[in-house]
Amino acid sequence: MRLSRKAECGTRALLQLAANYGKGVVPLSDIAAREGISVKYLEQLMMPLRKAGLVTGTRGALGGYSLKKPPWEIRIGELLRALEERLEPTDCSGDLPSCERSGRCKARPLWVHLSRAVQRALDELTLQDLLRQGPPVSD
Amino acid sequence: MRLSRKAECGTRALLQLAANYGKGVVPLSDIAAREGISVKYLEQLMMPLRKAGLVTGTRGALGGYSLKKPPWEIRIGELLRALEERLEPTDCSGDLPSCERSGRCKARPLWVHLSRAVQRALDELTLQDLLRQGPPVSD
DNA sequence: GGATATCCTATCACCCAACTATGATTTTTC
DNA sequence: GAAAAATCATAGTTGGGTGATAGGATATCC
Repeated sequence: MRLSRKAECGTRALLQLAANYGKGVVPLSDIAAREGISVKYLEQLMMPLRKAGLVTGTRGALGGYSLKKPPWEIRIGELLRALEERLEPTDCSGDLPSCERSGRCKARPLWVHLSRAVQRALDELTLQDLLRQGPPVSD
Repeated sequence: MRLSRKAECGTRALLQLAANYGKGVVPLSDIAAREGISVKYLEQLMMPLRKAGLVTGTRGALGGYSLKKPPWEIRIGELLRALEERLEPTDCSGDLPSCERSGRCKARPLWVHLSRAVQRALDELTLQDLLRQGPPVSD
């Protein structure tokens, strides 16, 4: 039940962009220095985020990345679904049955239940929420 | 954010034992046949479950496994924590800081929040709940 | 004693996540 | 216009963990 390092680093990178929202672009070299992640690796994380419409990159000198939407409109679930291709706990977490056993499988409802709990936990938070430290709805 | 196959198969195996609770032991060969999992693999799943005090194995002919506690007293979180050594989404999900960045890390509260959501989702269900099909608190 | 089952340890094989490397393209500065 | 700075794209490598098998030791029933 581990989150990939891709998801972890991608989130941290986006938080850096969020902290700079409205103040221009941030080059990956800055984020790399602050977070201790290689530029090359960051580039790979930005690709799916760009395709998901969460960030825009401006090329050339003085270029960099910036959020495409304000931090309070970007849900954590949104960015993690872009970074983590398989966010569900198992293959049997979806609404429609996936394996031939699903009819009589007593465990399937559990995977669905767990998956929903995760989605809910991630979608109730935005980047903005994390910026002002401490999860707002922390039990 | 995938659950290991170990956790998945282990849960299905325990559900078989739960279905037979109070009616004697179940040999792994039975579970193997019903769930399509090899006996040798099941053996490995039973080891941590036994150490966690969830099942007992009786050796010899007519032997097999049985639950050590009634199904309504075994929480899913309990068994998954036994099967999955690292159930937390990241290394930074615990209450005490793990990495040197944790002080200023804006992402850390997120991992804690997510971890708690998962634990809660798993601990609010018992094997018994799964036996009578359909998660009880499925929003 | 033979059959059946759990218990225990070792080992293999493979997949994939985590990077690194290389290069192309675009834009700004001087 | 050249050099530098940055994103964009893809290919390749490698280590570790997971899934699974193998073989045997131990215990129990008939």
